[in-house]
Order: sequence, then structure tokens, then C-alpha cells
Amino acid sequence: MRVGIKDVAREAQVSIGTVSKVFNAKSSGAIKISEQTRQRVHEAASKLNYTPNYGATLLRGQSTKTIGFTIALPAEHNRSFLSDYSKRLLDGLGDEASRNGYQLLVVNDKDYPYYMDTNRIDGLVVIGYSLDNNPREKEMSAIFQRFNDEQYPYIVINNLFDKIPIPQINVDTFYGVELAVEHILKKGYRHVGFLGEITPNPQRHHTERSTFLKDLLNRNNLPVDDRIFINGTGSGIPEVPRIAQYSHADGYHGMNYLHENKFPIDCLVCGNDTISLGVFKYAREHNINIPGDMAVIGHDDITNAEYFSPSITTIRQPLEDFGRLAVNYLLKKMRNRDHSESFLIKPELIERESA
Amino acid sequence: MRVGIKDVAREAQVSIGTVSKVFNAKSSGAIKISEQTRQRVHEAASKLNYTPNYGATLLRGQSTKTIGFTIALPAEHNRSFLSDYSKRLLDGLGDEASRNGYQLLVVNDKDYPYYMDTNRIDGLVVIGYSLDNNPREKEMSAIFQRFNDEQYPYIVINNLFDKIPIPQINVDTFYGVELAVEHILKKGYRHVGFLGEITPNPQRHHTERSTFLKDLLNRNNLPVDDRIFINGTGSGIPEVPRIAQYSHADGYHGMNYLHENKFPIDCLVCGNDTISLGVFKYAREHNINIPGDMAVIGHDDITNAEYFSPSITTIRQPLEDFGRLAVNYLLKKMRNRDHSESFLIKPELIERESA
DNA sequence: CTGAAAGCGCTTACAG
DNA sequence: CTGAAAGCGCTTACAG
Repeated sequence: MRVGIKDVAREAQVSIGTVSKVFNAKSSGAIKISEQTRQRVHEAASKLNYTPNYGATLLRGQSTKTIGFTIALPAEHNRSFLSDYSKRLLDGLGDEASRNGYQLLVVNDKDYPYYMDTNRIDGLVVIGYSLDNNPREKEMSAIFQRFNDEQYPYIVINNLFDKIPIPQINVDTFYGVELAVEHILKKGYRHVGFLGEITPNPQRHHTERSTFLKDLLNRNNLPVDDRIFINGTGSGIPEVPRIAQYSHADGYHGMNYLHENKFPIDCLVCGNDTISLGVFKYAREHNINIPGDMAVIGHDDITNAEYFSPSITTIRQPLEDFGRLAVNYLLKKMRNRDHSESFLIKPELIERESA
Repeated sequence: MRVGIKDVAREAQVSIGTVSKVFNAKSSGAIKISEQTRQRVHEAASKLNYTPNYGATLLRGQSTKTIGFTIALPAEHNRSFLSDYSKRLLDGLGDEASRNGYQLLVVNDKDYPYYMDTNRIDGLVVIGYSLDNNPREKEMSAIFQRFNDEQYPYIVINNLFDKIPIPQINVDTFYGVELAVEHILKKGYRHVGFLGEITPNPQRHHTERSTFLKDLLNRNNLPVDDRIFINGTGSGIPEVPRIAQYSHADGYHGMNYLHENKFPIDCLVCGNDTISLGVFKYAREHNINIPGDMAVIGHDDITNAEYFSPSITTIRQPLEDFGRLAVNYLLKKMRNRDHSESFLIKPELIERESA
């Protein structure tokens, strides 16, 4: 038999209402309980090893001490449940949640409004949704609008969206490209290209990285050759099917395209590090030396980035910090529903061997 | 206002008991409901968009449609929440759980008995616990014994334990080493060493790999030099502190030790792939060519294993399958509490560049 | 400061 | 086959 509130009440010789009040002192604010009673209840509870019944607590609308996160990606063709990218994010989330006594629930795509409405989770972290340029944009916008109206604690990571105000954590993409260009100038590279996602709808960050890079090259009087800025399909580049290993293939096929067309490139900026890995593979197979023949700058700093050969020079996103920040924001929001905030995080250049 | 069972009852012109029965037809077995009533209720429910209240359902002891998993590692010094290894496992778990309409809850270390007892989760997957050679062995043994008595659905992945019968999924370690030795013979390597975990209590799989390797080398008339079988601390090898990046350091420091002592080695088998990466790094820094000067065979086949340089020849564990298998076992166990099962999965040699 | 009682939204014997 | 009612374990006005 599980011990319930009644057992504690009997043991402490008080009513169950009193036991409940003792345990909810903080939340109910100015509830008055005599010090003596409080002690007796606590003693009884710990003697009996009492913990409140989760179902009953939920039914009465209390906190679940659970934070949900969704990591579904918008496209169905991605079979991988956890990308390298989300892994780092989750490290931070899990770490900070558990430090604060919270559990993490994996919430399936589309279920999250239900989970919020039913108080099954206290807060929600949204990861990996492309909000922009998404066929479901209207639908999502409506959901977030409602979340705002209800003052739900939620936060979106790394998916810019500006149609309605939503609390979000984003990397400062422009600053990242500035770091890359600074490094390019320092190293003296002149023929700079970009290789992002070879899909009909590349993520916004990839698109921005490409655009910002062109701008900054221009501004620094470096040549800009549109033919070596690859992001999305079209211009003779087929779409790359994504089978489980998200985006190595983009790097491999994109590099193949660039190489076969003999475009002169001495530095290739990649939309993320996984794309760089595909480039590395192609380069090895075709005796292209990196960085000797062509330098590569990645984005993100994925797990093991320093152990590849060459180790990846990259614009690091402090993703673990994103996760921790998300949890802390949620906690703050739970305490103060009026509060709302967004964060723009500066990335960092990690210079290694590839550029 | 959330729509509840009452609303559906009113809409369908039946009692709430009937609504409940319609929705629990399968579980309650032989409950009889007229086809007409069933239809009316379903229509009303879908018209009102009814979903049962989770808290109430829980309070009444129904399924939570949630599977928990723990990924805590026994040692506190590991700060990484998700290793490469668990990431692959989680891919499979998440995939199969969601296909079956289940949620995944991250359960903190030590909380899992409570979660089981309170029905907060329907089943539990235990990952990354070293059950053997663990200071908490007695405690855990008692917990699992109770789980058995209660016929709880749980399963332990990749941690051999034979003190009491527990349902588990393990890789066939011996078969894996056989594959490695077969490859070694084929390639003609003669001076074979082993590099596992440089900690006071190496995981059982590492220890077994080392032992089995010696046995099989012996049996095949290859020399066995105990000095180049490294697993655990001692014999002049300091303990490697583990900071976040689990076990690259073992490879790096272990290789350093082997190299400085000038032991002749033409093939090094590593306890896992992450250790191999540390070896690669050391080798690059000291101009040791892999596989030219020394071949390396890893274990696991971590994410991106084919993108390292050299790409890793490794004994692949089908970890995603482990995850899927775990979910399916749990589902079966839920339907039939008497059922219990363990699985021994054969690994596979993936030949790449490193050996 | 403490207690008695209503009620959260369900499920399940129990009648009929 | 269907309904009325008890009860799961809590919290929270409401009295006192």
C-alpha cells in the first residue's frame, strides 16, 4: 500500500487539510501554520516516506515538475530523432532541469498544445521547428498566439520568427558571419563560397548565413561569385534525399557539384559542421587537401568537432548554454507570468585546422 | 473550459459511465455496449474534441502512455548528459515509442522506483548503469528484485548482471571479439594490444573485450603481451579525469603511455570508438600513421564514425535496434505480465580505413 | 491557526 | 446493455 495524505494526517494527529497546507506553504503564500504543527507533519511524512500522489496533484491543477521539449523537424523525410545539434541542446536542458528538480518529457510533434492545456507539463521548449517558410506557418502562429494569450511558459530555440512576438533564444547569425569574414581576411582567402542545405526550403539560418556572407565580402572588397553560393536546390543542383544522417549528403553532393564545375574556391563556408563532414569526405576521395587546396569553415561546433581530420574550424554555438538558459527562462516565467524575454547569443570562432 | 466526460455524456445523451466504458472497451475486456450507443458517443466526443483528463486517468490507475528511461551513469564525474552512445540508443527508443503512441520521460537517477510505483510511467528502460562492480550493487539488486516481484515492465540495456534474473538486452561481446580477431588474422596483424577505460572500475564490456581478446589471440597462436593490454588504472597509468567528453581522454593518454614505452603494436583494439578518437588525435600529433604504422579497431560505431579520418573500422552495435527492441519488449510485457525475456544481439564488423 | 466538506474528472463494482 | 453512486488522493474556499 502506498502511503497517502491520510496516513500522514493520522500519524501527525491533524486533518488531511492541514497536511496539505504544510506541503503547499510556499505556493499558497500567506497560509498560517503553527511551527509546532508544521514540524509534527514533516516528521510524520518523512517517517512514513510520504510523497504526494502525482495523479491527484495533477487533477487538482498543481505543478507537474515537468518540462516538455519537442524536437520534431518539419520535414517527414528526416528519420533521425536526435541530431548532433539537438544532442548538445539536450545536454544543457537535462542538466539544468535536473538541477532544479524538474523532469524532461519528450513531446511528440503536434501534441504540445494539448500538453500545455492539460497542465501535463509546466513549460515547453521548442527545438528544431522551422517556423519561417513552413507550410504550417499559419497554424503554428495561431498556436503561439494562444500560448501568449494564456501566458504559458514556453520558449523557441533557434528559429527566428517575427510575425508575432514569441520568446526565443537565437544565435546572433550576423555576428557569426562577421567572425568568419574576419578570419577569412586574416588568412587572406579571396575566393569564398557557401554551401548550405540542398533542399527546396533551407532553414532560415542557412539562408541568412549565405546572404550576410555575400554582404560582408562585398563590403570588404572581396569578389562575390554567385555560382559558388549554394543554398537550396535549383541551378542544376538536384535535391539531396535525407536518409537518417542529416546533411552529410549536402556537403558531399554540393562539393561534388562545385568540384566538377571547376569553380575556383579557396575557402568554403558551410551552413553547419555536418555539411563540412560531407565536404571532407568528398575531398579525401578526390585528393583535395583541406585547408591546403581549400579551407573550410563550419557552423555549430558539433560533438567531436576537434577529432575530425582536419579538425573543424567553426563558428561555435554555445548550445548547452541555450538549453540551460531555456530552463531558467521557463522557471522565471512560472514565477511571474507577466514576464517575457528573448535572447540573442553571440557565437564564437573556434580556430582549428580546417581554415 | 476544457471539455470533460460530462460534456460528452450530455451531447450523446448517455451517462458518464457509459462514455467511460466506450473509451475503455479494449482494456475492460468483455464490456458490452450497443453499437448504436458506441457510435453516438464517438460522434459526440469527436465533435467536442474530447480527450480524457490525464490527471484523473492517472488517479484512477490507468496507463500513462509513457515510457521512462534513465541514462545516468554511475560515476558523478561524468557531466555529459547524453553520450554518443546513448544518443543512438535514444534514436531507436524515441522512434519506436512514438510509432506506438507512447511518450518518453527522462527519469532522474534514483527516482525510477518511485516512478514505477506511482504508475507515472508504464515501463522503464535502464541505460548506462554499470550494475556489476558498482558500489551500489546491493541496492540496485534489491530494486530489481522488487520490480520482478511486482512484474513491472522494465529492461536493462547493455549491462550484464547475473546475480538475479533481469530482463536485458546485451551485445554479444564474445562474438564481437571473434569478428575482430578474424579481421586481425585476415590482415595479418601480429602484435595486438587493447585499450579500454583508464579508470579504477572499467565497465564490464571493456573488461570482457580485453579478456576475450587475449583468449582468442592465444588460441590462434598470436603473441599476447600483457603490457599492451590496458584496461583500468595501475601499472604506471594514472587515472584519467573525465570532463564532459567521455573517454577521448582514455585514448589519448593510453596511447601516450604505449608510445612512450615503445611497445611494438601493429593493431590496437579499443574498448569503444570514442577511445579510438583519442588515439587518432595522439597519432596525428606524433606522426603515427593509422593504419600504416598501427591499425585501430573500435567498438560501437558511433555517429559519424565513417567521417573521421581515418574512418573507423569497428565492431558495430545496432544500438537503434536495441532501443526499438526495448520498447517492443515493454509493450509485450504490459499485455502479458508473466512474460519475461532477454536478448543477446550479435554485433557486426564494419570495415573502414583504420584497420 | 485548524478542520470539515466539496469537488477535481474519471473508472468500476453493483443493480437492474 | 445502461445508469447511479462510490471513491481514487488531493486542494481550497469556508467556518470557526
